[in-house]
Amino acid sequence: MTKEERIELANLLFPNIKHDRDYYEKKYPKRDLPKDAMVTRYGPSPTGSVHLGNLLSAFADMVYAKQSNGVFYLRIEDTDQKRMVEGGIENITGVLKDFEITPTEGYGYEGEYGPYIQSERNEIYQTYIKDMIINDYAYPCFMTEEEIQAIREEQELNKTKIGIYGIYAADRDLSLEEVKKHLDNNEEYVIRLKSPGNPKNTVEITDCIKGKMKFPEHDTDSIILKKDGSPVYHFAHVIDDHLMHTTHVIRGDEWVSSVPLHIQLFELLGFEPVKYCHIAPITIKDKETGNIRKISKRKDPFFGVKYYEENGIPIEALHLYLATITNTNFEEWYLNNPEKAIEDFKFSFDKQAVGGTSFDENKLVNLCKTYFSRKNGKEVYAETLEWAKKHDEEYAKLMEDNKEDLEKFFNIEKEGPRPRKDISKYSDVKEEFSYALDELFEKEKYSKLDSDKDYDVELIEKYVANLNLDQTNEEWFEGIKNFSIENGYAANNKEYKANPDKYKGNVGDVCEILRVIITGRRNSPDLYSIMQILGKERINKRIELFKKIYK
RNA sequence: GACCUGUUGGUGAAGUGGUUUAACACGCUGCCCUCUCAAGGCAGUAUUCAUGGGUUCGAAACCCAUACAGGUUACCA
Repeated sequence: MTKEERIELANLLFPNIKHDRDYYEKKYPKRDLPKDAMVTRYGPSPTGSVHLGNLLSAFADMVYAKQSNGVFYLRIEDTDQKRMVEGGIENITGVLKDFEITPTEGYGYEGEYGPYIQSERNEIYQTYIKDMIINDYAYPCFMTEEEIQAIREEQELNKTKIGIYGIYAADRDLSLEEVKKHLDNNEEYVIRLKSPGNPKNTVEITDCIKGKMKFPEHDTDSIILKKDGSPVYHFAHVIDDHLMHTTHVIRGDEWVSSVPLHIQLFELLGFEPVKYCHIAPITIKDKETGNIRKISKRKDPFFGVKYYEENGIPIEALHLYLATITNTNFEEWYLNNPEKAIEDFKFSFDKQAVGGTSFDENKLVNLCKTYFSRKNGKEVYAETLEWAKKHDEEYAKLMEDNKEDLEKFFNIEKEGPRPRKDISKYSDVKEEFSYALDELFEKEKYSKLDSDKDYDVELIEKYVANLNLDQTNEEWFEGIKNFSIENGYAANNKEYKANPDKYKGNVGDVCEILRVIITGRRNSPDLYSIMQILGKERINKRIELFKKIYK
């Protein structure tokens, strides 16, 4: 076809496209940003629920944009209308909000580079396609699905590369007359790339995370515009990221093998290519097969994003975990800089794992514990209350009625250099501190007690009668030691072990009886702190309760 | 089949040719501290970096093969 014929063809195919490339290039000018600012984007497709992997890439997008004073925008990639899920878009924006991964621009946010939803951008895509046809970089293809299927089978048989390229690209050099004939027959068609590549040439790509990679040049006449007039991912990616001036495309590494196509499109369209950062998928070692596999929503509950909200895993703790996956040196930094926030850490692509990152539940739990250990009683109270309001109204009510007490309980052993590290999620708090609220404690009726020992209540009654709650911890312990000795218990374990027949037990045993009666369990945070908060009256009430149940 | 990528303890990993007898963290085990638990302290947990060759005075690091794993090869993203 001559250029004139191609122009005629382009107008025939896209009679409604009024603008040209220049119009859009001017409409979306270069962003006015500092020199090294990164422009990143999260481009989910509303085809299902959001999972941890999605969150991870969005988190990385956010973090890199933020620390370079750049832009992180949200773009909905809904070119496949068939796979759309109802409520999919709301789900995406909702999850981002819930997990505090906040775009600075994009769908549902402000921005000058929209529309940020691909289904509203067909006119733009088609403008560029039209231009490609004129430049002989694209052509309409009328092959039927059956024909393509047959080619595929033949290629599989011959063990050659699969796809429409070279001799298989039947419609590549159709004359204008032939195209018109197909069109007159009302045949459906797609637009394919007229790939100029030669697989004998290699292209070298430098990925920000994976480093240098070599590929044979892309030579397949890939479909770029589907028969319904919407673009295929690859094409939309190139157009959008150019027009929206993305600098770094951070995405899952299932895309690396498409990079040769993408850079070919960038070249053909005369765009400056983006930098690619392909992140490894989150994997897990399958317990049954022992193989490493991609994490799955069905098999791994923690992969679904709901898990975190329902179980009360703090958002910041999840951010912490995502940060440890994003940069392998983050964890050590965080441990060594207890007073710093995630924002203070300098993320870098070369500290990003190249291979698959395995999900480590233990590590998440530990991170959560560390997170809680760094929160004081007031903070734990406020955050837990907020969670409980959504997931356990009854507890929320109780919490509100006992604010001061709870803040004190949550603060026990929190202020020293080695803060308590026992809670890993909001949903733990209610059970862990059930002794803090009379209502819960009385309902519990010592059911948590995993011991069938006989506890000497009279001894405790005697002890509590003279209990002084205005002492220091050390004074208190001296006191209970003396009390123990007076009542036939050893002052410490060593003495007891030396002469087990001489004593009924040691101070530890006396404390255990006290602890059991007061908290309903054999393990608890510092006993004296608990007693001080409860006060004598409530302690006595608990002694009565214990007697009622066990006598 | 073809093309990419990866493979370091139970786990996440550091490591880019020479104080690496492999950092750090999680987990696990033991001991210590201690009124219990948590925390903390100490010690143990890979004589070896998937396997086999090669390059080198010297390799976990560089090269080649093999094995295994993951990804792509859609009018899905």
